[in-house]
Amino acid sequence: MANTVKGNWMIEVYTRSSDGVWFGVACVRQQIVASSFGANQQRALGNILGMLPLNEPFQVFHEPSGFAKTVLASLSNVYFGEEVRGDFSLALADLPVYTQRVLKTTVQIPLGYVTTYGSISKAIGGGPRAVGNIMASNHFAPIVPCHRVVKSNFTLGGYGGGLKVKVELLGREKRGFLEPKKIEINRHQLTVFPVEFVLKNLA
DNA sequence: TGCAAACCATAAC
DNA sequence: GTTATGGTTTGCA
Repeated sequence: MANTVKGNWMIEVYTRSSDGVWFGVACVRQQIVASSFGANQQRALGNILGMLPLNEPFQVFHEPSGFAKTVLASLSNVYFGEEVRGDFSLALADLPVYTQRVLKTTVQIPLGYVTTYGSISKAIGGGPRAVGNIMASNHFAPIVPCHRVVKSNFTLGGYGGGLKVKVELLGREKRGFLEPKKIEINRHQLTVFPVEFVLKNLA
């Protein structure tokens, strides 16, 4: 029960802008319930509120708490193509088990690399479309880097925030890697590919 | 290239 | 329970 969101805990919502982009986070007791970003405060906030579970009380705060401040800073870091500092606990416990597996796998895609819907499904079971569906309803963008998941032919696939944004995010994550590599995901291996594989066939 | 069929966890009825 | 829905993939003309 320690991980569940449901209960008597108020969900706290915070927003903050950084270099012209607004970021938002909803959290409960140092756990992230949802995160998002948008061109203005209204969008960022709207995204967040739309993801909150119905019938759960929440409150929007003007000044970020210490924890929220850290999370918001990290969201901004990811957005602008930098490494995330520290890891945050996501409120996954109430989500379907397979959804949890997909999200936990996705967070492990390293900066500078992408993987495919099919690669993820091969690594953890299930099918590519199911993975795509879960990405489409990712409540933790961009901290769960669903923008690093693309189609098997290295075209973009989709993105909740719009494909333009997906390209921008990936464009900032170029690190000059040349070869695919395999990363260990609890007992299974996930193949990841340099983000350049995607960027080069956009022109 | 383009199209059709197989695929698979979820959400919605 | 059952059906509908994709941010897919693969095979084949």
